[in-house]
Amino acid sequence: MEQRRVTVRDVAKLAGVSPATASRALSGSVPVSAEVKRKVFRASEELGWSANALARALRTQRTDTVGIVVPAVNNPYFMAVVDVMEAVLAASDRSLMVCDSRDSVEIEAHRVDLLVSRMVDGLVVVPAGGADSLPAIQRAADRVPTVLIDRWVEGAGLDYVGTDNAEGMRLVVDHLQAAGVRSMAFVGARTATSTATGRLQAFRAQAARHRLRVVAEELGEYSFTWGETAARRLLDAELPDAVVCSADIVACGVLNQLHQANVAVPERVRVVGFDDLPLDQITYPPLTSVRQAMAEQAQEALRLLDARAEDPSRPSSRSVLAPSLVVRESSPKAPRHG
Amino acid sequence: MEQRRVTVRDVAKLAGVSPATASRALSGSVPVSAEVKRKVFRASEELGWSANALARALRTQRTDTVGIVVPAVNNPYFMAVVDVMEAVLAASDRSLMVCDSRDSVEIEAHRVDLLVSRMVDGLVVVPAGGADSLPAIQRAADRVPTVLIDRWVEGAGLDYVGTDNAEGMRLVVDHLQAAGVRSMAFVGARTATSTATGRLQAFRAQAARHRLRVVAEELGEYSFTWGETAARRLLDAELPDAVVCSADIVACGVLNQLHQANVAVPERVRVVGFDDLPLDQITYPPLTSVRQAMAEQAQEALRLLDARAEDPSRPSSRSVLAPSLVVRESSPKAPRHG
DNA sequence: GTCTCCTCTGCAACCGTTTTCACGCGTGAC
DNA sequence: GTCACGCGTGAAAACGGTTGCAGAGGAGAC
Repeated sequence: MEQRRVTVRDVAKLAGVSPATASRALSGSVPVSAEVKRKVFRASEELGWSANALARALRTQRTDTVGIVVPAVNNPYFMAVVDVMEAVLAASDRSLMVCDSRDSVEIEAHRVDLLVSRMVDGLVVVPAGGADSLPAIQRAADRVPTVLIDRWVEGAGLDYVGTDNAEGMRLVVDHLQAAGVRSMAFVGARTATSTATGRLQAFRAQAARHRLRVVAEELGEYSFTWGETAARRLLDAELPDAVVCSADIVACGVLNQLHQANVAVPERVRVVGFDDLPLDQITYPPLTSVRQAMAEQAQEALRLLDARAEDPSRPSSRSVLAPSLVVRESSPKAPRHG
Repeated sequence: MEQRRVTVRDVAKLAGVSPATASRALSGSVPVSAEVKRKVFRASEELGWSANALARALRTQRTDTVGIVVPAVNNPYFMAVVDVMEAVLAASDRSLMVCDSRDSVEIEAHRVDLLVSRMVDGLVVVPAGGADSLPAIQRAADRVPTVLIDRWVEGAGLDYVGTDNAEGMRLVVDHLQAAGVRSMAFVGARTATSTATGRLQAFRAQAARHRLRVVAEELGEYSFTWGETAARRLLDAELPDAVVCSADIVACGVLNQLHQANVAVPERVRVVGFDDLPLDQITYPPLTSVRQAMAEQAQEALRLLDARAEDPSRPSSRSVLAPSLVVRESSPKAPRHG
């Protein structure tokens, strides 16, 4: 280990040309004679040269890398976001630098700064907080193309791509209503994220539209445990025909608690989640959920980054993609008393 | 957006000193007069300067970053590895660059090269393949400190840190035997990874030691679906007292299939997994599993990287950490016919 | 034969830091 | 008064690539 790195100068010397020519031959950006190209490649091969990405980036001012900051990589949902983003970038030979803000606005700010100082070509952020996430992100945004994903933050003139939560909730409630549900409970999170509030409000609107009774709105946090707790509360008070959850992880807790209380799902209560995690297929019973168009979101995020790189002064845009409902056994199509 | 980046020269000019002095004041590496330090900081503040990490790294030859390559970030187990590695690095103010090899040796090689060209200070790899993963990794290893984690590869003179699979399997079988189990089946993966083969062999050894009957060894892949398939096969043939799974995700499939076939777990069959994913607490019933010392592994991996950076010629070392058994309802302590 | 044009090559500067080296200056020892 | 020393500072080189510019040389037009 620890031999001196071999540089383009070494290659050039061995090939008997100038570093400039060697560089041109290797990158292929500018035509060089066949003879020279052959010699340079041979030399490069022989020495085992490979370009130093940092030096190159410093000179060219591009890293072919975008950065992403998510509140928690170990959250299956954000993990999916990262995964699909990576796949989309790989298609255009770019790579992804992943950072975790651990749900803290301060750490988030550090991570954003870090990525900017690393000269990423673009930045994708799922903001950990609401307005308090903004300063750091906006500061980054006037150095590098930046797009918010999943969570919207009020007042930012930032590009955004996310899911139409209202439409998702409409699909859920339409589905439940068609299945003969008369009363519902909502189990969600108290957090101030746009997704949490958006889903709650859409739920209320749809319940009202269909004149369905809402027996409870349980607001806590996005966790399995909270789902369990909320389910216990519902059991103690009044059990509705259906429980609508604002996230799958919460729905899992609800399912589990109902199961333990010997409440039949879906016969007695229907349960619906949101996000359509891989997890949903392995719950018992498998969970009906709202699927977001993940790949399309990633694609769109990248498109927005590239568009802004092209024209930094273009107006900010907000892309909202339609989700779809994935019906599984926890809330089948068939009417309740059918 | 897109103002010219502010450099240390700009700061220096504004503060009325040379770039060298500005750099020294800002980094604090070398004493400067209080007066100068004040002026430089004021100037830096005013201009909103922040160091370009690439330029710095190019000069100092350190990035304060380690790279990690895993076969699939969307696999909860590897995700946990990444997560804990990030946490450990953060403690010493370093960061992690994550790459996904998508279970392909070719992509893995690319990712490894990429990280090396980015001048990471260290490299952590969960090899996607067996011996065929080796060339790229070994090439990397003589440029930068490298450690394999989780999966061992024969013949590499590489540092390694992982879990004692034999000990884990001993815990499992001892536990089952103590609970009165007489016959077992093994559901695992056919892959040539050290973890897969290690667990299978340990299973056989432990079964022999306790003179327990092995009704079947079902080898497929690490997936939920495979767990379901294997369980169906067991149901069609002979159902043992316990099913030992080589990974939790497989155990989930088994549980699900047994549930659907109305086989009582743990009363009729006990099920045990391996890895102790967060997932295990939300299965029904919650899954008994072998917990690996993740945090300690990450810590140890980092220690090995640092040690090798210190002394590149030190002999390679192999750290194997003891796992522990987490007993849950899918396989309780109480004897079977108690 | 001269002029123009075109292709390929080399020199040197550049990206933004850090660091080596040398120097100026003040202090204290002798 | 000289010398050694320590401290803070600046000029310039370095990290490892790419690229603007200019020049060399050959081909083709007249």
